[in-house]
Amino acid sequence: MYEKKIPLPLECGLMMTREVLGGKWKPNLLFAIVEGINRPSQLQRAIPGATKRVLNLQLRELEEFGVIAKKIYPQLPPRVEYSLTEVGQTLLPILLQMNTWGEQNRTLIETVIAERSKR
Amino acid sequence: MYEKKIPLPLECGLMMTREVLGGKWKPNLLFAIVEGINRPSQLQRAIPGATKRVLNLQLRELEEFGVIAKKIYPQLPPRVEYSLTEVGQTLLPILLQMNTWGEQNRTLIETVIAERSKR
DNA sequence: TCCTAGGGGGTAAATTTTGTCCCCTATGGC
DNA sequence: GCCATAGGGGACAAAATTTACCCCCTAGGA
Repeated sequence: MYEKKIPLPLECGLMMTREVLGGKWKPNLLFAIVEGINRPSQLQRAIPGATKRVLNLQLRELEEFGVIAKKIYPQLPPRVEYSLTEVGQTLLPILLQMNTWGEQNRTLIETVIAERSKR
Repeated sequence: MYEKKIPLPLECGLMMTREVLGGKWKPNLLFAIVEGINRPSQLQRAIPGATKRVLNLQLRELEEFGVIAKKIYPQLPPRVEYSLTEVGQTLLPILLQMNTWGEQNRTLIETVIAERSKR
């Protein structure tokens, strides 16, 4: 894990949540897990933009924060399944709202990004 | 502005919202603006962890996405006021939920961060 | 003249996050 | 032996972001 050198300003709840959901793929991971895509190889296929390396790192962080639980079946070949914990469940409303907001403002955002890349 | 080299995967709404709210201080800026702390110098005082440089950069991005509006009063010394646009208002529920969630899970998160820094 | 408030910005460094590449265990099929 | 799947991980490089450190402007007051 990377050791932070700048202490986090965590007075406010926003920063807390940012700390948990901050990774690039974490929201998607949580979303996927809720939908039943809960094994590492499935997640890799479901989120093709990310390397398994990064997904593993982010999954581990989510696990550290107690947002997801990892169940390892002692088999060969190994089988691993993630699931949302109770705490993780409480994040769902936020994720759903974020998803909805993003969809509703898709046109706006894509336009801005397109403009930006022109310069 | 920084020019991204890796294209953003924006299929899903989550990524869109991430793009808008992604900056380290953006949620705090929006929160502060809603509370009436809407002039650059006030914001700098309200968010002491960030340089005015960074705040300016992030404010500009928020403005680009049409989330806040910048009003410049043609005076000397100059006076600038930010306000949420209608689109920006629609982000408030998300921010409030994030804030609430963070507060409710403060103990958990602080514990995890403390553990992490021990290693 | 110097300091303050109020606004802004450029450049380079530091920090943090992602990505690339390679390797390991074990089983089973060809 | 070679490939595939299922899981894992480390070293290092690159990209992205944030910060540090300077600088600019105007006007007013001591």
